[in-house]
Amino acid sequence: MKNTKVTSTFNNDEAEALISWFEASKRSMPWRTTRSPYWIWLSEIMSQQTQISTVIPYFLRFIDTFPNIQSLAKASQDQVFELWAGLGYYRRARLLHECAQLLCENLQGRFPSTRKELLSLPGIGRYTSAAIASIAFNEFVGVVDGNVKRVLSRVLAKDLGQNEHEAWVQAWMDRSIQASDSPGDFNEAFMELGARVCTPKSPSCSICPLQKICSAHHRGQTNEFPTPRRRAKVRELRLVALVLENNGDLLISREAPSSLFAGVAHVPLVEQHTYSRLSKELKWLSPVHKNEKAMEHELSHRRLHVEVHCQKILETEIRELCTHLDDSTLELTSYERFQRKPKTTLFKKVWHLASTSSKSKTP
DNA sequence: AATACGGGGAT
DNA sequence: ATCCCAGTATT
Repeated sequence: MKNTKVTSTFNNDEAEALISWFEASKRSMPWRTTRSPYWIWLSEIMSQQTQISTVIPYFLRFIDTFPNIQSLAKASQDQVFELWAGLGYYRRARLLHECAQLLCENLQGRFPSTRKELLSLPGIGRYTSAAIASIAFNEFVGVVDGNVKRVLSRVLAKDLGQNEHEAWVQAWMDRSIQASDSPGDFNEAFMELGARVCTPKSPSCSICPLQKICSAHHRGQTNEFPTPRRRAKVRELRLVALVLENNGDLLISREAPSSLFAGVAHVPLVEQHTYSRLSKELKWLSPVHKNEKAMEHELSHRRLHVEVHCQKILETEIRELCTHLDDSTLELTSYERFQRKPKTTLFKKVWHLASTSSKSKTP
């Protein structure tokens, strides 16, 4: 009789057990020393689809450079991208910057305090709005992230991994969070449990504060929940990276095929068929030859085959290239300057390959 | 309801 | 290798 009861929602004892565990064993995170909406917001955006250990160094550099939302709003997009380079999902950085500017122009740099209002801001969706509202503003609204779905799937022995269960999980969390005194702690505790105890593989059920009420554990079925979601198919993309040098300067661009890298500076990247057309239209551009340096780069949804083409180029040729590529973002930057900047991981690999050529003269 | 969008940690 | 991470915006 107690079984069906505990599955419908958390009672005070269960919420208490979870939060006590959390208080005793939570990891230290820079943003856990504050309830500043700015800090919480930044940490949540950076943490989207990104493990906490990866986020921390980026967060510290960011907060050091932009200690408040006004300084972020005033920064150039380039400065923001530089601090984001390497973290991935670069659209997050653009939307973060837009959001900062929007709040500074319209609301004196203040965050709205309700989930509903937060949800309307750029880059802030269902999860992030609930996280900020609960942690920074004490609103009793549950978060639904990958951890919550996994933990709850196991506790209820119910398949909750699919998209259509999102609303159901949200409702369960919104109900259960009422059993807690602190919605922010409740949400963080749930996620922390998923990250540290109720892990995707080999969960540590023996130390789990929810062991007693966990249906999957009782049935010995922790590995059956949640059922894996189907994976995006990985498509191939064949690219040529143009490492073009003029008088010691390097040609860079902010465009890339398939909205890759969301405007972060790169050497020009063009699809192979585009390059073939280009090398016919532009006599000075040599065709890709067999022994061109090549590399591979994996994204979650793409396998990139990249040939790295190094060549010296004249200024008149750069103007031709702009026209034929229809790329108005091309510009020359000194090697010195660019070498030191943070780069996307793909760019680091391209750069390394270009620099270590036996015949190339680029350092 | 699907798909696009990075990069890396963990096993 | 494979899975998946404190998801969001856009088809």
